[in-house]
Amino acid sequence: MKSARQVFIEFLGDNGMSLTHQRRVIVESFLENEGHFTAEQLYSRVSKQAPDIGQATVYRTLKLLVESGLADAFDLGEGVTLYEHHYGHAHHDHLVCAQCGRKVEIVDETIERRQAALAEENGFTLTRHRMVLFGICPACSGAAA
Amino acid sequence: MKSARQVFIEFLGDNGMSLTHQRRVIVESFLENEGHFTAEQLYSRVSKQAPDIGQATVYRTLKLLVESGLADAFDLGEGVTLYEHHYGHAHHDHLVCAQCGRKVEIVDETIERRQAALAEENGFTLTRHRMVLFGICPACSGAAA
DNA sequence: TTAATTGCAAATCGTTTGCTGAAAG
DNA sequence: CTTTCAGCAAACGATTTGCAATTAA
Repeated sequence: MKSARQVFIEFLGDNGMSLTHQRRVIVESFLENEGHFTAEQLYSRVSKQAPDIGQATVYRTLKLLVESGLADAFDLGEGVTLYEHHYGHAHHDHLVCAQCGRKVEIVDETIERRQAALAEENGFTLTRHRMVLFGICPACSGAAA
Repeated sequence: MKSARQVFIEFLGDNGMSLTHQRRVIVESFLENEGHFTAEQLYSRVSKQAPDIGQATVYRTLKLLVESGLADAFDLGEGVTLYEHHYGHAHHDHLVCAQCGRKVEIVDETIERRQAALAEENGFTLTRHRMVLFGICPACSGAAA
């Protein structure tokens, strides 16, 4: 399997784009941090290593990361978009603590199958889905609210 | 069962709010139109009947409609929030055509059960969930794209 | 070279808010 | 009367964009 860096570089090449210093820094920062984060968070991490990289560049590169398949964006609703590693990661949905924001990745074959069936029953060709479960995590429900 | 209007009026009363002319117009416009719509769409419908109602008032009233239980808001992602009738309507999720935007309401007991189970397996107390399936509807896939 | 890219600041877009005059109870 | 509203326009926050200067190839 190709390395993530390799994938990104090929993606750039295939699209006549260049590997700039900024993109290198941003991609490295992205690859170093697993987990879920916002564009702002990535920007602030990048800023520490390279203060002159502007946030527009971070946004632009984040888009390239998604297009190249390295990253995945998911909309939590209420204007919050989170990014996570995608390359080499299996599909999953999220369970989010409504109180502390903790995120757990979940997958359920039964649900996936029923989703496909529901779409089909309505004559739709399913292209993608978004499912987020909100609840209170053990830590938050244990602590006296 | 109380009428939707009754519910709204009681909601206002219980919260020391008044039933203004504007609120009356907006609620009526809301009740007349089933289906999914954005805040902007409601505003434009209201504007036709009462041009001097401002959009801030529509936004504010829409929020009251949700709080009172008459309306339900759901986030389609990409910054799109849709509203629909909620009072007297059962829970459902949505199947959306990625091409023409057509929306079909869906429910699946199996999925609902699995969602609860998944939350429980992780020690979470499920409070709500959001599920949207995107696909191509029969009309759109039939027509030569 | 020469097209691609950056940083900056200004522009979006949907939604919210502060303020002041105006209705509701 | 006294409180809650409405309208307006300015404020927002996340993201995008135009542009002139800068780099990659």
